[in-house]
Amino acid sequence: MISQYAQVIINQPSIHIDQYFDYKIPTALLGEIQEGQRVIVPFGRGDRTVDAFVVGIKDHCDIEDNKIKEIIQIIEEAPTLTANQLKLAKWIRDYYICLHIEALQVMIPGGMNIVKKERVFLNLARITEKCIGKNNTLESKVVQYIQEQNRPMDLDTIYRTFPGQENKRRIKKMVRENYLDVQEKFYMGIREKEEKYIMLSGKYKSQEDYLKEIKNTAHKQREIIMHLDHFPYKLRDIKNKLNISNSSIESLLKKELISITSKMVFRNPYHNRNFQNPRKTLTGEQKNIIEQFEYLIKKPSQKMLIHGVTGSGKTEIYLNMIEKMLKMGKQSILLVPEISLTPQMVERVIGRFGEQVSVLHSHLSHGEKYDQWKRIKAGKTNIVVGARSAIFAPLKSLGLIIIDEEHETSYKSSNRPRYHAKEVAEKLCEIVDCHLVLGSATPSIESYHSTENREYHLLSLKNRIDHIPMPDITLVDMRNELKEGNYSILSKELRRAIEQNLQEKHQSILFLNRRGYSTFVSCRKCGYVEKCPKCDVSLTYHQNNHRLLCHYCGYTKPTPKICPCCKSRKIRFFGTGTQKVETIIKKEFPQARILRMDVDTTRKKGSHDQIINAFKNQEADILIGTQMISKGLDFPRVTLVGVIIADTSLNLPDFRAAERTFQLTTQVAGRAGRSVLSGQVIVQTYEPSHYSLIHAQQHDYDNFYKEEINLRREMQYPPFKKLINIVFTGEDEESLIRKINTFYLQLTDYLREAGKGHLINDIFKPVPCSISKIKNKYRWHLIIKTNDLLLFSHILKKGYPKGVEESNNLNIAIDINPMSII
DNA sequence: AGCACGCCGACT
DNA sequence: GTCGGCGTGCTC
Repeated sequence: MISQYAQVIINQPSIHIDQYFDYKIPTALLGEIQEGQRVIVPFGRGDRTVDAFVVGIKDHCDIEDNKIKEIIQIIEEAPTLTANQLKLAKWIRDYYICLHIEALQVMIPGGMNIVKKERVFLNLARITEKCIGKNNTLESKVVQYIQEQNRPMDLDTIYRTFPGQENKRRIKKMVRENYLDVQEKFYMGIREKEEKYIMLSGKYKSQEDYLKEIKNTAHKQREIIMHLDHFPYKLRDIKNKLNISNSSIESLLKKELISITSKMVFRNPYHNRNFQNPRKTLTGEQKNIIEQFEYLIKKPSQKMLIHGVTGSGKTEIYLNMIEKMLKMGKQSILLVPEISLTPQMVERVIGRFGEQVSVLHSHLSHGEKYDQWKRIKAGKTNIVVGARSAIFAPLKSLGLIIIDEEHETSYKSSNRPRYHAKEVAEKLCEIVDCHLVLGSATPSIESYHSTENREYHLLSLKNRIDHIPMPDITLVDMRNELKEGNYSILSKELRRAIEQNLQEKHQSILFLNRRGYSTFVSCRKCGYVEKCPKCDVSLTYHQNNHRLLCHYCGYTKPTPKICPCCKSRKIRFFGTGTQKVETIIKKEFPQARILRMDVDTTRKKGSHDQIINAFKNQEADILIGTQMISKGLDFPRVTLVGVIIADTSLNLPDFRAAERTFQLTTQVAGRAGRSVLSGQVIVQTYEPSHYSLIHAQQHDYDNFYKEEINLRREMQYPPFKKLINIVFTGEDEESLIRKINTFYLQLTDYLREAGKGHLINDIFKPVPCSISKIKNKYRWHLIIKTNDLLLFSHILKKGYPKGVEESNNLNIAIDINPMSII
């Protein structure tokens, strides 16, 4: 009999144990252990039990026989992860430089982690023998406490009852010396939800016969029986209705008069919602794209980019593609930027495919997520709609991944692993041989570039549905307004347009990428600016509570009436946020009904939908909002979109600033004139000649792209070179600077020694981040701009440079292909 | 990370 | 001689 060994990854996120550990598969489990399963193994000197992922199985292992241990137990029969997912996890680990366990953990929904419960029992024989429990020591108190509770206690509860390091150590010692026995139990953090049902046991035929067995004084029991029947009712309903306790139920059970059964329930976030989305006739352009799609997917693993102007019917194309896949017996994943911002997409997919659709996103509870995941895993779903992490949905025969609004930054994770769903999707397509479709009205420069080098097929939709014309976009030079003595945030033109729209009873959207009232507060006399004491940003004035607020850490303080610096009364508010826009619009158009949508008005659950629905039902004339109103929303009666200041995103110190501005302007303009009513867009700016605005005005992606790609080539920014952003954060700025400089020097030294000296110029010297402090933590970064991403990630992965490690007061974030370098 | 081991000083 | 505090190093 040959032995088999399992390669496992211990579920403990630490760099020191980020490696494979080999365990012998015990004879009892031979043939049972599979890749992707979670198991329990003894680990470390004390053989403490931990859970681990089996990532490989082999017949031989190089570890000495006396060192090797055996797997204790399997947690779940069915492997949690598939072989393909394990492959993908390895790629994520290497590409994004994270721990192997982090790459595995990101593939399963939160709440599915394994929890270890340690139940404590008193070993009374040993306790009396050694006379513990008599004196007033901690040991005796613990014994007394457990005795008083009169039930097995969780070790954790005992630690919490007797807090402190010292106590913990002594309790551990009691366990080690067998005064306390510990029974370990592993279980999943989330369980299937069960609903209990109650019915008559079937012992008798008529209710009277049942009642004969119950004393006349047991009113509650009699009442219960009278409400029951020979088919099941929900126990919870009966309990609530009759206001009964468990004891009456228990006595009835004892007499075998009732029976209780339980049924697994599926926590469906979309239950009793009925969406309808009948199939639409395709336009010529749409048909053409579907035909190209059908042709292309005959070949292995094709990648396509649909560049379709806003309102050109990309969703209908996605639905058709998914349908084609279903006919071929293949499943699809449809990624959307953020479910809560694109409820219409989910409705349309469910409306078309109904029960076959699963929805996965971060607003689901752990239980809901787990149920959706299980349904997908069981093969009950053929379509998964979801945000970024839905790319890891465990579909068995994946044929197509669609990424809608592929340029959106929310596809990039800001936690480890800092993956981008598009890059993961590309890798996944390679692994499972499926197809990838990206869609956007404003494709990212990188994606569009890959259509030029034929990596992606470009599919274009140049016209809106029903040939609704693109809205007219006017750029208003706010410098002229100033010259003409108009100091208002509204230009004459925008004011006139709003007024006219109000008269015609059409709706308007006003967009501004800043929340709050004023963006900074300053003294006109001495120039003092109110800044956050914990962050390197100015405080925003909020009108509702008349306080200053930090948008990064939430710090807040009352607005000063006199300057804290020079004691003058010349404190003034500068800059404009959505609150100020709201106030001004209210003043200038008192008859208008106004809604405001930003982080401050959508904090409550459901308020998001509420605002959108109110506006859709024409309960308001004007919607004022930030980014969150710019995407995916379809309001047919909106004919005017006003951008209060387009320059906000333009002046960010980031190489993607122009791209962002073009995207944002185009997307927000796309909210106008989506029906027979034609639309008008007014963009206010201090820089009307900027190419991103000019091309947005002319709905001219191609020329924007040409101009932008030339700049990128000139500056050697992505896609021409890849970026790595390494951010050091910590409370002690001095040691932070010292460490990042050491890091830099070691990197350059390493390159020199490895004969790669010419790559030293790829590394920029460490500098403070644009926002140099957040929440009292200083931030410095080091940027690598290179053609040799693999070499650098290899160096960084090997833990090089050594000596600079994360600690309590130093955090190192390595971001491969960052979305922003601010 | 979490734990045992081992060295050292303090104290019964 | 024993206890426990903390630095070191290993975990299949």
